[in-house]
Amino acid sequence: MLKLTKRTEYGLIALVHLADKAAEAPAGSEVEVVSARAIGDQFPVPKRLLAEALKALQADGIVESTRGAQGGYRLAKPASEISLRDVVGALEGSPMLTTCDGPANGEEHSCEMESVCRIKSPLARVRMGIWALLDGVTLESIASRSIDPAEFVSPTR
Amino acid sequence: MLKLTKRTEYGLIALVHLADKAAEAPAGSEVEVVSARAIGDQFPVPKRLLAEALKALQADGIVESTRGAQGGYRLAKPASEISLRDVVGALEGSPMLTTCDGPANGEEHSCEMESVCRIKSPLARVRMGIWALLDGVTLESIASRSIDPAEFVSPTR
DNA sequence: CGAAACAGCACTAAACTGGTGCCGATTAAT
DNA sequence: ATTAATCGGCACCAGTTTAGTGCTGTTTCG
Repeated sequence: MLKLTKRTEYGLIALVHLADKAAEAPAGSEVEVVSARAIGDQFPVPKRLLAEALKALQADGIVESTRGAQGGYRLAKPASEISLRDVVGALEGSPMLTTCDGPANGEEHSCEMESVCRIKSPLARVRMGIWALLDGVTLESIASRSIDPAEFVSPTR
Repeated sequence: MLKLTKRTEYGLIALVHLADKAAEAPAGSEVEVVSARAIGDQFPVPKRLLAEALKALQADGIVESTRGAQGGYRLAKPASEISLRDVVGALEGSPMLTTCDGPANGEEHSCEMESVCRIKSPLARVRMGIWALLDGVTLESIASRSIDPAEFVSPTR
């Protein structure tokens, strides 16, 4: 299925919120951290899963966390430098389109059909196209209400 | 998960094979049908699932079938007029990216957050981008060994 | 008629998803 | 120092999806 998981959905919601916080902070000042609870209180989503998503985002260096009371999360990078590709990669891994569409690197698992298989390479290209698409959408562009349609012109050159 | 199912994988393999048959047929002549068994014999895939995929493709008018002995399948349209979007749509439906990313049409299920949700519209755009990407890849381009990289420039205008 | 081949339904086992529980580690505030 | 807030990690459960198979019916060629 060409579908994103709830984890990703919740993670994105949280990230947009954090991007807002970062944007409204006075220039040069430290951005305040926001707790998972605080974010969860603002949206009708299972707070626990939202927290899970934030943990995953932290593990991938997309947000940074402060532990302890008054702790919380904030973006680890400017929103303009966080792409949907990063987010999706952190929250659902970097799956192939099919088991056949393996990594370009040699061996690993690769397809048992190898020589017979004609769809591997085309699918690999499609996968790269999708990632390039996701790569072109930044958190900043999602957070800002007005979206520049130009982002959706594929950057595959 | 941003992944295609096996059904789709097998369907694609079958379609490439059928596209080959169509291509090698003398111009103007009827294209011979190929049975699911015959296709399955050439690839190390569960023949039954491959047959399932072909049935689904038939239901969606992508291939046409001849029943009875000596029956089989052939492309219902020229390979150049069958896009990956058609194929994926036939074999996995047309899912949204998230439950939030609903159809543009009013109501249906739409998201419970509605007003609060900031990611719906951006995700809808991404979804359209992906479909546009798939739309730009034809079965013909997959079947032919040399692939024109230009197909991967998004057709979103 | 009989065999080949598509068509439809139903079923199982494994994997994945959504969601939750529990507890430990860390830190600010009192 | 104690407490409470908060992140972090592990593990669990139920529902859905996916992969794969079985069976039966129907159509058509020979």
